[in-house]
Amino acid sequence: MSKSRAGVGVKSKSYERIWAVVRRIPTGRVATYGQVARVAGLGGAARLVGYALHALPDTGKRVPWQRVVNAQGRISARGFAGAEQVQRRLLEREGVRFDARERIDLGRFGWKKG
DNA sequence: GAATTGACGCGGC
DNA sequence: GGCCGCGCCAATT
Repeated sequence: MSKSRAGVGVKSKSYERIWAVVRRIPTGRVATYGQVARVAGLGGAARLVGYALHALPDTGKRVPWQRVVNAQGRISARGFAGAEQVQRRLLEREGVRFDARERIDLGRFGWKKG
């Protein structure tokens, strides 16, 4: 495969891949958009992850989008104020700790392969 | 079909 | 530590 970018040749399957990866995130752990994009095979299309989650359909797949945060370990806004607070609360309920700046220690709660 | 937008990441200053 | 510019793919206008 000469193509370094796995995203080349892929179709609308990208969304399903993203959701599949997000669902793989274990409880009490969080993953960054870039990490999800990479594992999903989108390379560095971190924006796609955010866009896919934003367009998260009501398929009832129960995708734990709350475990997906940006590289700063922060919760991204989605135009709906309050939702961020809900997301933070969900993560705290899973054991994820936030600091005074609403940031998560990716070094501890960051999703790793092992 | 081109331009714009969209829940971002990283390198550089 | 923060701000700026570029890159990434897909959907919408």
